[in-house]
Amino acid sequence: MLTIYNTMTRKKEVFTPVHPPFVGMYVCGPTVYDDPHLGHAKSYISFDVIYRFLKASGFTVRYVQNITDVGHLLGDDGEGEDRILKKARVEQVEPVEIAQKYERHFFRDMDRLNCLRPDISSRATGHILEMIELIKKLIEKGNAYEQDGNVYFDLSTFPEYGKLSGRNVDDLLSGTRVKPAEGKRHSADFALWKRADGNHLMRWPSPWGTGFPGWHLECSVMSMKYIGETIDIHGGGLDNQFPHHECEIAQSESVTGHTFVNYWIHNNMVTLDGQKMSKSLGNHVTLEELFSTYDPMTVRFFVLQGHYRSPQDFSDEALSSARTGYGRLVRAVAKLRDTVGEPASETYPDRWEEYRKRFFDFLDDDFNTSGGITVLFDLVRETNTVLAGSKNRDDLQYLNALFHELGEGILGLVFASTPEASQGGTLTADLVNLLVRMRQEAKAGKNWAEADAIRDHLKSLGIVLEDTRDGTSWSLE
RNA sequence: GGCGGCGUGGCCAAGUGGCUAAGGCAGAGGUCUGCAAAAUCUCUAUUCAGCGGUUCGAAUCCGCUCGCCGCCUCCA
Repeated sequence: MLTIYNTMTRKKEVFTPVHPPFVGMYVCGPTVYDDPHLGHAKSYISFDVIYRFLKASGFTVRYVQNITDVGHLLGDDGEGEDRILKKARVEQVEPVEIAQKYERHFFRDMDRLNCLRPDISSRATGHILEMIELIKKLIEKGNAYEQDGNVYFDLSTFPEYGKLSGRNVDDLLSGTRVKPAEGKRHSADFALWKRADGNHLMRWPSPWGTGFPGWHLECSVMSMKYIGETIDIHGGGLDNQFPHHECEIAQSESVTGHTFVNYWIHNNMVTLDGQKMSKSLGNHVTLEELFSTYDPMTVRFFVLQGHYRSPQDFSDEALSSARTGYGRLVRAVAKLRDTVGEPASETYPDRWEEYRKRFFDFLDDDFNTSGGITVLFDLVRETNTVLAGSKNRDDLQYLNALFHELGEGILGLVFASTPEASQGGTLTADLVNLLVRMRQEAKAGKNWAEADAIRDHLKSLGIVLEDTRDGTSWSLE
């Protein structure tokens, strides 16, 4: 039975969707104004496994993720600038070019991390009409007010504001040492619609004049449009808990009159060498940069060795030990597949079913991927033992199927490499095989110096030879 | 200042009331091997930041202290 830690109640709860077996899951997506970084990796890998595991548990899941291509201001005083606009000005291009460029980069990097694409990736700019409709309803209901072409949500109409993040709306309302920005009744009131001044490039007509939507509207609108008024799971980074998700709750529940989200899931943050990663500290690392040193699967494995709700520190030491550990996993599966080929069925005799059950028990407990990985390593040991001993074909096929179902299917790791990739093309393969044969002759003649020299030379080229009872095998490092 | 979280072996990291505190990396030793590599076996925390308390029993619950981190402005 799946239990999920619900940020709203601060407890693990048994997961029950509104309309089983259907599950609606909405996850806050990226603002596409810059390259994806380490934080995106942790967040979207975490939710990818949640998505995969829900499906593996028999649910029919609709996974919706937004692409924020408008609407995030830098300042709070109404004078702030949209990040995308700022970037567009710097790069001297249309805002939509910025959004689309970084959206492509986002998907490119997520694909490398083997994150499944959401069922719906919806862009904020494609839902301006729905946002305007929502604002109209909020005004009708008295939850929002217009002021000079701006529309604000009136926080005093939603006393529950703060229930997700443990904040008190009275404190927020009374914290008025800061003078409310132009036309706001309370400084904590947040914008639903902003007037577009002269040079603002992204603008749409509305009943309140030309403008653009506020920060938090898109998630309310798109989750309700594609999932429903009460969605099962809403996810995002912990940093979105306040104010973003509080505002979503206020808007949505004020309009519908019932619970917006049943299970709130927040992933914790990432640090780099123990420090917050930020551009101003100069320690900002994009995924593209990270992938030049660490394979995307190493990164994915590393992230899954931790828990989504724990903070995670990216350091060279941690990443490279993850690489070594993951290598052991990959080698075992590669040897397995050299022997048995494609995975068989996914029903297992008791001996192997036990591993599957243990894996599911771990993931059922608030997606304990770290525990799941220990099961994989137990299977590695079994695999190597069987390969070195009985070579029982049935067992090998069950092991192969388990790696496929649990490791690849649910954790989203990639074990298989094509022969071309692992052997660097046929010419390379032919040449190496030639050298291996020459070395065999040297070994047969007990010419150890020659044999070792060939091995050492190949090693320096990144080709590793291993002598086994069945002959010599080789692989690229 | 307000809100929230974390502190487990050399490093990373599960475990959140009760069998001998998972697993990965690193390290030591053994087996295998012409030697290596790989694999495998054994060993490496009487102890879970510290101090009190609750309990028959706590790493796990409560309080305090120390240290670290996040959010409170856009951020996954």
